[in-house]
Order: sequence, then C-alpha cells, then structure tokens
Amino acid sequence: MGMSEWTDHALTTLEREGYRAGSARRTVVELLGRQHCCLSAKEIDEALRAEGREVGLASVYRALEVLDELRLVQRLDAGEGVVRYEPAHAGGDHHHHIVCDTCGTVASYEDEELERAIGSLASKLSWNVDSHDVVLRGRCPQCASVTG
Amino acid sequence: MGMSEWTDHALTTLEREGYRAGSARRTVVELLGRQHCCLSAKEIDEALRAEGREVGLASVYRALEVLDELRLVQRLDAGEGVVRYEPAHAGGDHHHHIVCDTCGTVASYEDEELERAIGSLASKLSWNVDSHDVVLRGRCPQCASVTG
DNA sequence: CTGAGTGCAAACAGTTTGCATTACT
DNA sequence: AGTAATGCAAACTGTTTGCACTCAG
Repeated sequence: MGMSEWTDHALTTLEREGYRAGSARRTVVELLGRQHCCLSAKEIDEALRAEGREVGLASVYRALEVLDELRLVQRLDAGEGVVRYEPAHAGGDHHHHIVCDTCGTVASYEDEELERAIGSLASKLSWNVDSHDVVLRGRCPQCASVTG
Repeated sequence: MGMSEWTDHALTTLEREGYRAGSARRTVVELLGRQHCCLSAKEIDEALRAEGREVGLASVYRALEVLDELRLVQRLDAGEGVVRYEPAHAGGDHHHHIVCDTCGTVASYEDEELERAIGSLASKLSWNVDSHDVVLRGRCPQCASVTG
C-alpha cells in the first residue's frame, strides 16, 4: 500500500495549509495518487465505491475544489460537460490532452516546441498568464482505422 | 440592416445542406454575424430578447448545434461550465482565447508561432487531429493592476 | 469543547428532449 | 400534404449548497 510521492506531497501540503485530516478527502487524495490519467468526479466516486471505500459525492467535489485551489491537481475541461482532474506533478511532467471525437478517449502528450511557443506568446501579451491548456481533438488511432 | 459576410455564408451553407429556412435559426445566425466576441446560449437568448426578437432557448441550442456540426461556429469551453460560440471565419482569423481568472473576461489573440507548433505536433501524433483549442488563463491588465 | 470535515438530500445551472403546433417547400 | 422547425415545459446531468452529525485538534 505504498503511498505515491504525489499523495504524500498533497497530504503534507493540506496539513501545512491548515486543513484538518478527514477520511473523505484523504481517500480521494490516495486514489488520485494512484492514477495516471485524468478522472471526473463521478469516476472518482465510482472507483472508490468499487473498492468499497465510498465517500459522498459531495465530498469528492469538495476535495477536488480544495486540491485545485492549492494547485495540487490540474483541471481538464475538454468541452464535454465534464471536468476531469489529475494530480499535478510539480515541475516536470507538464502535458496536455487530445480527445477522440468518436469514442471520447482522452490521451495525453507533451511537446517541447509547443511549450516554448506558449511561453513566448505569454510574454508578448499584456496579461499575467499563469496557466494554459491545449486541447486537441480528432480521431484516435482506433477510431480512425475503423472509418478509414 | 446589412448582412455580414459570415451570416450570408452561413445561411447559404444551411440551405445547401438541406436545412429548411425557419425564423429562429435565422435570427440566431443574424445575431452571431453581428458579434465580434463569443457568446453563450443564454447570452444569445438574452440579446435577442433585448432587441425584441426572442426565440425559444431550445431553438438557440438547436441552432448552435447545427452550426457547430457544419463548422460554421467555433465552440469555446473555457472551463467555467458554459460553452461559448462564435462565428467561424473560414480561412483567416484563426484565434484562441485567454480568460481572466478574476473577472471572467475573455479576450482573443492569435499567434503564428503557436499555430506552427501545433501543426507540427499534430503531424507527430498518430491521431487524426482536426481541431485544437488553446486556452490561456491568468489576469487581465485591468485586474492585474488592481491587486498588483 | 469547538469548529472543520462529511454525507445526505435538496437546490441549481446549463443543456437536452418529448410533444404538440407552425409553417417551409 | 408532408415534414422540418419551433417553443414550451419537463427531464437530465454535472455541480453546489444547506444542514445535521461526526470527529480531529
């Protein structure tokens, strides 16, 4: 039952920020730490229920809200009416997503050139840019091969 | 009451694609053609109501759905639980958005380098990429100046 | 002991859908 | 005449909130 580095970091941060330890939030953090891909609140709820660690759906939302405020998770809104969350691995591992319009699969990718372009773009704007999200849409290899 | 080029194009496309002429959809198309910035369904409904050309909200959604299918509008989901739409000006005028986390303002920008980066990225992936969306987040000049 | 954390259910907001009516073609 | 388009209201979905209860500090 090893605790992922992220889970550890998240729990520590929560404590440092003055949040009390409660089982619901902790359970959500532990689940997220075991995840590679992004999950919606409902998916998190279902996953926990599946392993018999159910937590109120409202608590899932509240946990995600706090984690988002502390920048411990990254929100991903791919435009399908669902918001997904994934552990924000500080520093490295900055990636973006690509969504299949046909089957809904979400995959991730990272691209140095893209990041550079965004970086230089940010400095051109007179805004205070502090995050960005690049969502590509198209058809995944699977679906593309079916319909040609 | 000049009709914008986009409105004209959209109406023509709709007809060519076999859609019948109805007043609701036409009204929405006309409104969109007069818009520079992106609008949500509700905003469209309110704008029409304000000018006494009200149309059922459901019709607004249905119109937007069709326009989106025909790629006549571009959807923008900035992750705030509302989807915004704006006329898709074919060819040129490809832009993206930046959202102010403080006041919610949405502005647009375009950047050649960014487009190039995405283009080359797309060719690297084994997906069939057919659209992309880059949403930046931060603080607009206004809000940045207030809080420092 | 005190208030943050939790969970349920009810409230909400945006969007979709069923159905009767209207009106293009 | 036949059928797509419309508009209302009801249904749905994802998310938020009120409130009573529990438990960490």
